[in-house]
Amino acid sequence: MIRLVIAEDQRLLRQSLRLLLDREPDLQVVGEAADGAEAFNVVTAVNPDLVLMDVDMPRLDGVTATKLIKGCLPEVKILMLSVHDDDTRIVAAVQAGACGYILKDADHEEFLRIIRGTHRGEPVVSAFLADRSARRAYTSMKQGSDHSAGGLVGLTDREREILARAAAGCGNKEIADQLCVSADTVKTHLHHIYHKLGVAGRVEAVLMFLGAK
Amino acid sequence: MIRLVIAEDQRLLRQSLRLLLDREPDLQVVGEAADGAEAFNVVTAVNPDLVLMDVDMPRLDGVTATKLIKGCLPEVKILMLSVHDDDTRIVAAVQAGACGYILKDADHEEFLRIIRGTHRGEPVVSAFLADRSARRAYTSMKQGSDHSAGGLVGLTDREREILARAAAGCGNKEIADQLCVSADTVKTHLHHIYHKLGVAGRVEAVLMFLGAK
DNA sequence: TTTTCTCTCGCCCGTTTGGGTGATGGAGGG
DNA sequence: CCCTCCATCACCCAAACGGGCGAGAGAAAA
Repeated sequence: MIRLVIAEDQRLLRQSLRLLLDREPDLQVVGEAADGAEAFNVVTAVNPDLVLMDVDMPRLDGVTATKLIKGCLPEVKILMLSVHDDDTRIVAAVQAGACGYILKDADHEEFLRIIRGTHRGEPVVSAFLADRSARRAYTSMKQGSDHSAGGLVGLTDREREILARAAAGCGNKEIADQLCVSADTVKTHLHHIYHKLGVAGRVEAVLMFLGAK
Repeated sequence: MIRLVIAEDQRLLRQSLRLLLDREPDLQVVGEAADGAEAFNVVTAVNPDLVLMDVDMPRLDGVTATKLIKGCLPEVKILMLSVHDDDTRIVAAVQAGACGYILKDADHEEFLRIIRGTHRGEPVVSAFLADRSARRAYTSMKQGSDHSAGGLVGLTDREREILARAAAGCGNKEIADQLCVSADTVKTHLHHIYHKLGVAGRVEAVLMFLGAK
């Protein structure tokens, strides 16, 4: 059973997708989100196997949401949804940790095939390789999955998890509740994070987290 | 006289560029920066006509730095420097407000030609149009320069200016000093910004600023 | 075993931020 | 002239944040 979260701002498409997916016996939609911030909250709450993430969403775009989620839950597979097959944000999303993408005008069978394939760990290619720059991003993705690397080397998993939540706009108390620890613990972790990153405060650390290539 | 700032982390290249540019009678290098954060500080301090911004820099990447700078000083022209002509970050940079780009292996004459052309307001194309997705990004750039639009509609210029500095990691006091106003004024502006954007606090506002498409 | 690392938690204190309210002066439009 | 918008500043108060300190439990490595 594949547990899914749908992050898509267009209500009609989102609900249609839910219908389509819930019809399949091996698929189960366990959450929906209408923007990137909500997607982050829902995904970190229900910890699904796979996320369908629209690239283009209000408040927080799909690429940034992907970064945040992968910072917390590296195991979650994320498939981007996009209208254009040459949407450069798809490449950015892959660099941020997305596993592949689905075109919004894709066929139903193609759609389900990609979801199941991604869940099995198969990389999604198709027209993805048509674009030269995309191919480069793809190959660099296959070897060295250093999504959480970059300027973030030296941080422990726990620290990355906390930084990702801070980058999502959460306050210390909020983070503490989500991780079921005390607010003081969160403060201590952030304290260490600032030292390791060599930054002055919260916003700078968030910048580094989001900008880490 | 074109007043330039060079933002490039490789010291050798940065200083070579300075030599090359200062040799020209109509060009004047008025500042250098070794990373994105420094670039932001230098540019907002000296207010140059044009910025040469490396895409790939530590601490804060060129694309984000471009966003921050354009948020404060929309008039500044920014030329991206990149190694690869299919660097997808160039497209992101253009969407963030960059005027064009120069390849690092470009010819000296080509280099100067692009700088002067950009300063005159000519859009830089060249191999830029080779890529299909890039062309799309380019055309969408020509019409509707909504760099500061997106989720930021409704903010005044002053508010955008302050938000950009907050997004750069500055504290309220720091912002106040930079803009020569009181810290209370900065607080009031941020207060309005939070209301207009419908966010809870600083980090969320910064997210919206950086993510605004 | 001892050391080290990580995560956890608590306390102190001062600074910063956020929220609310109110007020002034200037620019601009009706 | 009046009204609105904008930027500016002030004051209050509660909450959050940052820095520094110490310390225990557990796991892993030396």
